[in-house]
Amino acid sequence: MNAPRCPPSDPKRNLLLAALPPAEWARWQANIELVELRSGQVLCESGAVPAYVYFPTTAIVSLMYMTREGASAEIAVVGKEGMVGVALVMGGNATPSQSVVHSAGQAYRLLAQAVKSEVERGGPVLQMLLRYTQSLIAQVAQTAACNRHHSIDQQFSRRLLLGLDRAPSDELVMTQELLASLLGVRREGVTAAALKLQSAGVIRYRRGHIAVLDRRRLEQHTCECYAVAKNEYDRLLPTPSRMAADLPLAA
Amino acid sequence: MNAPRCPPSDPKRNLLLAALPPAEWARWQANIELVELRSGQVLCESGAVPAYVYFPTTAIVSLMYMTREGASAEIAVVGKEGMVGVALVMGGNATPSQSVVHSAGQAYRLLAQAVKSEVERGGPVLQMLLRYTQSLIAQVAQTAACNRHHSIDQQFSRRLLLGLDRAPSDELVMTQELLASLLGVRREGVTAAALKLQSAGVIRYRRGHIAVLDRRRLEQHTCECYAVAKNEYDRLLPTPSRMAADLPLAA
DNA sequence: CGGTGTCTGTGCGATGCCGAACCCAGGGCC
DNA sequence: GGCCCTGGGTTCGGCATCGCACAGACACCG
Repeated sequence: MNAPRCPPSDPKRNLLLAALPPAEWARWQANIELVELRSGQVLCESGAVPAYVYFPTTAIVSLMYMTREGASAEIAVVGKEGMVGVALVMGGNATPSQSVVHSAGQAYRLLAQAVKSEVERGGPVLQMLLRYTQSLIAQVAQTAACNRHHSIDQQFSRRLLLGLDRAPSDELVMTQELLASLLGVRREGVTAAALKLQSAGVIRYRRGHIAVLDRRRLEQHTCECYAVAKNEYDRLLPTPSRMAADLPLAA
Repeated sequence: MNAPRCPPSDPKRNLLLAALPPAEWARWQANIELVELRSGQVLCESGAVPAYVYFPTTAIVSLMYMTREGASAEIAVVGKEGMVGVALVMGGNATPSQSVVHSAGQAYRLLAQAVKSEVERGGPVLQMLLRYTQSLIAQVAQTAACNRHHSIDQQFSRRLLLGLDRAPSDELVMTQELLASLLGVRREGVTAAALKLQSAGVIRYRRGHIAVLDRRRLEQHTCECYAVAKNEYDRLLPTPSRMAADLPLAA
């Protein structure tokens, strides 16, 4: 849509970093580091203690659960609105979920130790990270309810919207195969859902590229789960959300 | 099994309260209050700001999500191992989930304001509450994966174990109708699952009372979701768990 | 320019769960 | 003792999703 007014590598393209108070930001700036994330890269294995916390800007990361039988399920999506590694904030360090990059791009990262000392310090930074974590809980809980009650069609639409909110453009780079593993369903189910949306003129896709043509109609096709989780994020983190809307973050 | 060595109304029957350091406990003691919770009682509506945080001892509470169409899904269970109202700890106050008592009993409660000042104070209490919250996230995430991939039979077994861990005896007081609304499935599905377990001699039930005869075999019938979530709790909160195992908490 | 692998479309049968309806029996209440 | 209500068992058709197998099609690469 509109070209970003900040350079592609501006840390403030991550909404949490952008919302840091100036004093705190000055402290972080020295420790923060830009990294390029490849598609498929695993940021943290299930049960492992991550070395870094990641603040994506253009990359998109999935928090995944795997079952014993090898089936997978995405429990949350993290992009420019969030961070990967809340377990370090919460004090548990590890978590049973696995964090995987599914959309290549950039992220800023901070050493785990730096985050922990920031948490011990308390104050506005801790408050923000906790509020983000609460919004993440809401997203996970909504996923649980959605998995139980809604159709593949609805969940497919929901997942497109989640991706769209975190993607730099209207085009998502993901195959139906990938979407199936995220939703935890068969690829054929995704194909069927995609066909319906395409023939309705809502999306258009070919070989791993999905263009969203009519976002509003996409929102009509999905269940309320998308809106509930998004509203909760907006309620908890009003500042970054306002920034996302328009003003690209005066430095 | 073994009669509790502490009186029924001892606050230390809640494992989080029991794990409080003495200094912190002294501070809480003045503000904490014992309440009787009725079955069906709603502790906090979806989106509302709760007046209290609850630490159940014998009561058991469900965190529920409702869909627009009226379907329900339990996203987590809270009993003597936890607390109701983590949103106050996280700073968001409200949450989209609704907390409902499904097993009458006692709980201790603390005014929201008291909890918030405790959170601001930081230190070991905050750390413990955050760790509990992390274990809650794990439970919710596991529920999402379980909802996606596992059969009603497995989920039914899992839910019995979750109840059993929080119940004072080997008998759960819940109808199949209630279980169905918690699992978000039809009652007939629960009936079928219960029949199988009963004919296998694992449980015995009649009119709203379910006796677990063979816990070990019940664990074999369920998916790994139960163990993963429980291990995560034990890892994050080793002290109360050790207490739950044996020593009934010297005051 | 042809080969190869990835991505997408399709067609089965099998199955697990849903939706609705109905019946039976236990147990509390009058 | 008889009533009613709640909890539990059963049935049947229907739909969504699964599991598998295969065919076309585009894209990249040599």
